[in-house]
Amino acid sequence: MTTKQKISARLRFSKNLREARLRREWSQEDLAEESGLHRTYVGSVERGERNISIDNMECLANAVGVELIDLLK
Amino acid sequence: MTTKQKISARLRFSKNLREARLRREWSQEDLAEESGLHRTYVGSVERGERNISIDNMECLANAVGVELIDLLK
DNA sequence: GTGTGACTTCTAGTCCGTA
DNA sequence: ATACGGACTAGAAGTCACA
Repeated sequence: MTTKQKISARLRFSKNLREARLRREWSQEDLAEESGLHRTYVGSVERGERNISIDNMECLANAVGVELIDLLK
Repeated sequence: MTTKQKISARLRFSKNLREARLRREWSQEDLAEESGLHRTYVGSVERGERNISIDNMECLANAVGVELIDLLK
């Protein structure tokens, strides 16, 4: 089976999330509190290390006040 | 824990995925083979039952020939 | 304030079957 | 062709101590 697993979406998401957070001048800790997720988890997501699920993507998008779609561009 | 978990993105994705698949006149089995995921899993994703990860979202979007963003509208 | 490794818990994801 | 169930394995979720 040719599982040509791509992770470009993951990297785009992580990059855009960090940018959106910095635009708000929030620390990772701020975003963690706002989203209800853990500080170190948010950090690892921003570094593109985590294969995040759609529910948590939506959760972070809501927290940072950006449409989920825009975090994937 | 006030995890006001939203799952609207998940439901949009599942609906759009099914529509995109049917537009191609593919069975779930076809999509499963094309994406490298399991047949029963694709079915449960289309039913909105699964909290799918971003890598597999991208994988399915590629398989069905649609931009990931468009599956979230 | 952020990065990292290690860790446990929980669910994503597979595979078998039946309807 | 699809839904659904049970049992299983891989891997995401979530936390922590320390740098």
